[in-house]
Amino acid sequence: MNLTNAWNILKDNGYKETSKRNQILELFANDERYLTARDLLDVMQKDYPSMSYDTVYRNLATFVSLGILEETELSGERHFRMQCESDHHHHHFICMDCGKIKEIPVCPMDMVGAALPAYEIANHKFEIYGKCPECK
Amino acid sequence: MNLTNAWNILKDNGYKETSKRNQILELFANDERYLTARDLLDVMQKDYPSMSYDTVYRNLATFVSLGILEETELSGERHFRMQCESDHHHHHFICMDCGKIKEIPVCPMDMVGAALPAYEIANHKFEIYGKCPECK
DNA sequence: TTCTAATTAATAATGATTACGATTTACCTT
DNA sequence: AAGGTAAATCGTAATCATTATTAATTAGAA
Repeated sequence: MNLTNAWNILKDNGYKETSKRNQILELFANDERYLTARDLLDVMQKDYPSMSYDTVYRNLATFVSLGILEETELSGERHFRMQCESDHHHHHFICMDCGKIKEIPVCPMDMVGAALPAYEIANHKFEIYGKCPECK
Repeated sequence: MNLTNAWNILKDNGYKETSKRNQILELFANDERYLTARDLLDVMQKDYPSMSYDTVYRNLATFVSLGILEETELSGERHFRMQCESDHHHHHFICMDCGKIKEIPVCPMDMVGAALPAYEIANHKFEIYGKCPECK
């Protein structure tokens, strides 16, 4: 996902182009790590000192609902990052030191679906945590 | 994990036997679902109206650190349940309706470890969410 | 029974997230 | 280009889960 794609999606869904929105998206486009709402606000307030949490959270929710950002829970806090480009379903290794992620091309559901015949599977979560080669 | 096991672990680690602790453990022993701190407090306060959050959270932390309870994050809240009896590593299907869980005997890490040679893997999370046969 | 450290109660503080009325802004229409 | 309108934002307060603090209580040992 890049800036152009993101704006196309936003425009298609009737969202207006604002400088705040654009800067939030730029931050995500230039950072492969997961960021918290506070991370965002801290950076944004350098350019927009009056930026409020409401704006941050509202836009994060919008972006996630449109598939522009993806979200996960790390140590009790919601973290966000740009949705991956990959067209195939995949999961993530997350470095607990630098926060960088690596795509894991396999999905355990391939094996598991058959083991739960009578169950209705809505979604699943698979994440690996540790240290990337650079941080090790 | 049952009450007797739990108390053995607690005693071995020098924790005292209190009626609150016992009732918390009884609640978990009789409920296979994941419970929040608030769930616990609501039930406990029927017998101990003055029960405080401090007591709930402190004991939950103790139980988790001793391996008596296991913990997961569901829709932004910490949830707890009795540690499974199973001696082999496994994961869970969680019913989003009734909260019941089912053990999934396979672990995706078997396949994945080799795909991340230079990475130091600390831990992982794999959970499946949906509806169990009864709730479907 | 008495003593002492562990445990708990009562309450306040913290931190993340959500909510809301007032104001401002993007952008459509004229 | 000016005006209108709904969306977006600000400023701030409320809410919710969780953690911290201090004083009082209690379990278990001496």
